[in-house]
Amino acid sequence: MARRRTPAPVFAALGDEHRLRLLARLSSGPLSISRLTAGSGMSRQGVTKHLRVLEGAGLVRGTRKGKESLWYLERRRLEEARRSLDLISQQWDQALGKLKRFVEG
Amino acid sequence: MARRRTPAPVFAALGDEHRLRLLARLSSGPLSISRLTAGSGMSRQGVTKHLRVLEGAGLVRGTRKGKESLWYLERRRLEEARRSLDLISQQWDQALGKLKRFVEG
DNA sequence: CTAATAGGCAACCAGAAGGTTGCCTACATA
DNA sequence: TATGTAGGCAACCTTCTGGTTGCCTATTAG
Repeated sequence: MARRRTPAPVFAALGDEHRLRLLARLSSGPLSISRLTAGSGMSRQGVTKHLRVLEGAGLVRGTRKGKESLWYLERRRLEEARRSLDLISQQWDQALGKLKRFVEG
Repeated sequence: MARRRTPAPVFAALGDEHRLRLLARLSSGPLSISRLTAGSGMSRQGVTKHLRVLEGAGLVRGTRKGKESLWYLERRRLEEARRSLDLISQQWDQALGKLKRFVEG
């Protein structure tokens, strides 16, 4: 039975403003690193590092195209993360239900 | 116009295995710190620190009850986070739609 | 061929995270 | 009242993060 991978790394990757903004920018299409760097208020290497974090979490994927490297969104992991949150949320609802029933006797 | 708070801190708080497990344990009812510590493979202070992180993100709330401090789940923020993910996911769908239309000309 | 552009790699650095331990206070109870 | 239990606070340590810079390679354009 394949133990489910924990969603923690994906959440960790999402837990940074810069990275959220990168993802937002990528959501209107693939972009190169220098494109992403422009207006990011950060050095190219800084952007690269964040992209690698996102890549490590499986949220984006980069391919070299000529002299530039293009970065795409990767959907699967985000879906997984979303499902995880839904699940957690569901558990919490149940918990609150139990508590409420208990309190109201 | 109240600018929306970024979901990054909540995601960051969720981005740790220990904290996810704490939340899971709390989802079956409020627990004290020593209860949470037992079987956590961590010192009491370690647990406390994680709880404070979760509290900082608004995901839990603790109140002192006699000699122990009880910790409860706080739903609002998780809902917000869930909505954020849904939103992002939606944006991505649109992006993929655009890309597809473009490719298929 | 040369110059300019895009990017990789490695070193470095400051500060934050994650964890521990030691010691003190507060409550509950024999 | 004396003792055990729950927890707070602060110091400390090590590792990870987020960012920089310098320099090298590869591709493209003149």
